[in-house]
Amino acid sequence: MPYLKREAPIPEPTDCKILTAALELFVNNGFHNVSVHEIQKQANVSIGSIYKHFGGKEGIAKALYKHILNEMDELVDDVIKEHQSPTKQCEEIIRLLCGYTETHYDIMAFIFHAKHTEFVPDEPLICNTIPFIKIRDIVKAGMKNGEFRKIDSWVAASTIFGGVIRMIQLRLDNMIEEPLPTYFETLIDASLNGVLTNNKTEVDNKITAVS
Amino acid sequence: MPYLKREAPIPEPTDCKILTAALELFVNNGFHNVSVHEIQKQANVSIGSIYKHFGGKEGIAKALYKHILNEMDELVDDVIKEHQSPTKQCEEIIRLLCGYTETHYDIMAFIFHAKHTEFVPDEPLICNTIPFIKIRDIVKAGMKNGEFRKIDSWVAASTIFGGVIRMIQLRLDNMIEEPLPTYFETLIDASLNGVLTNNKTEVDNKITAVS
DNA sequence: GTCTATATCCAGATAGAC
DNA sequence: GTCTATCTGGATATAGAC
Repeated sequence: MPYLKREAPIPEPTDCKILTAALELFVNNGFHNVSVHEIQKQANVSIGSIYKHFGGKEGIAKALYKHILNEMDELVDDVIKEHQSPTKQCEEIIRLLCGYTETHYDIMAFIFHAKHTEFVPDEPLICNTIPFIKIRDIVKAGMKNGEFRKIDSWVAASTIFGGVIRMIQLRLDNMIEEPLPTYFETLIDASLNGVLTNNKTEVDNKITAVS
Repeated sequence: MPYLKREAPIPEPTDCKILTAALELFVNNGFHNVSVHEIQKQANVSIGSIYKHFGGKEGIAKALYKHILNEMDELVDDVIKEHQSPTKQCEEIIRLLCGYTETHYDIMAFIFHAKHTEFVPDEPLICNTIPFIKIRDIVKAGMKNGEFRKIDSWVAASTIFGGVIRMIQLRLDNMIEEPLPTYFETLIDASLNGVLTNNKTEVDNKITAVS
C-alpha cells in the first residue's frame, strides 16, 4: 500500500482537483444535471472533502465563477496596459476571446454558455462584473475621444462585442467548424465597420441582378 | 360549490393553462428550479393532468419550445413576404425582436435566456431551428445580391444579429432601462454600418480634443 | 380527463471514525 | 483534512377513485 502512495505523481491539491472536475462536468452536462457524487468521483476525492472545502455544489460554482472572472479581469487589464486606443483595445479583446475559445473551451463555455443566475443567484450578473464593466468603459472612452460614433453606450458595446459573443457561442455549440481565429480579421472588420458595403449609394445604384 | 364553477370565466383549456404557468415559472426561476408541483399549483390543475397531457416537466418544455419556435417562424415568414431586400428584411426582424422583448417578455426570455440543451437535449439547437435557418438564408441572399459584403456567412449573421441579441439579453437582465424600440434606429445603424465613423481618415484627422 | 394519495428514488447534506 | 456510511427532504412519477 505505501508503494502506491510513493508512486503518485505531483499530488494536485484537493481544491484544484475539485474545481477542475466540476468545471468540466458543469460545462458538459449543465450545473443542475451534475451531482456532488459525480464531482467527487471524477475528482477522486471524498464527498466530505468537497463539503469541507466548498460547502456544497453551489460553493464550487461560486468559487469557479469568481476565479474565472478574476482571470478575465487580468487579461483585460493587460490589454488596457499594452494598447492605448480604445479601438486597438477592443480588437485585442476580441482576438483574445477568439483564441481562448480554442484553448480554454471549459472556461469560455462556463462564462458564455451558462445561465448563472440559476445557480449562483447572489453573485453579480456577468455583465456587472469588473472585467465586463472595464470593457464598457473602453467603449465609452472610444466614443469620448472620437474613435467611435457617439451613440448609446449599450448599443455601441453590444454592436462591437455582440458579434464575437455570438461566434463564440456558435463555436461552442459546434456549429462553426473552423477555429475562431480563422475569422478574426473579417470579424473585427465587420464588428467595427458594419456589414453593409461602405458607400450606401453605391449599393443602391448597383444592378440587383440576382433573383 | 357549483356556484364557483359557474362563476369561472372562459374556462381556458387545460393544456394552455399548464403551458402558460410553466413558461412563467421557467423564465423566472429556471427550468431546474421549478417542480411539477409548482406548475400544478400555479396552473390550477392537478398533477395527474400534467402527466396525462405532457408526460412530465420535460414534455412541457418540449411543447413550449416547439410552440414558440413555430410562432417565430411565422413571424419570419411574414417579414420575408412583406419585404424584398435582405437589408429590409433584417431590419424588420430586428425591429420585431425589439418590440417582442417589451410585449412578450416570457417568450423572449425562454428563447434567448435559457440553455435549452440542458433540459430539452433531444431537440435541435435553437440556431438549427427553421426560423433561424431562414434568417441565415436572408443574410446569404444579401451577400449574393451585393447588399452585404461577401464575407463568411456566420460572421455576417453574427455581426448583424449579435448586437440585438446582446441588447435583448441585457434588457431581460434589467440592465437597460429604456424599452428596446427606443434604441432601434441607432442599433440598426450600428449593426449594419459598424460603430466606427464611416470615413476612417476623417476620424484620424480629427482633433481628439477630449481627454 | 381530472383528481388525490402514495410510492420510489436520488440528490444534497451530515456525523463521526481515522 | 480525508474518508465512509447514513439520514432526510423533496422531486418525479404512478395508481386508482371519481
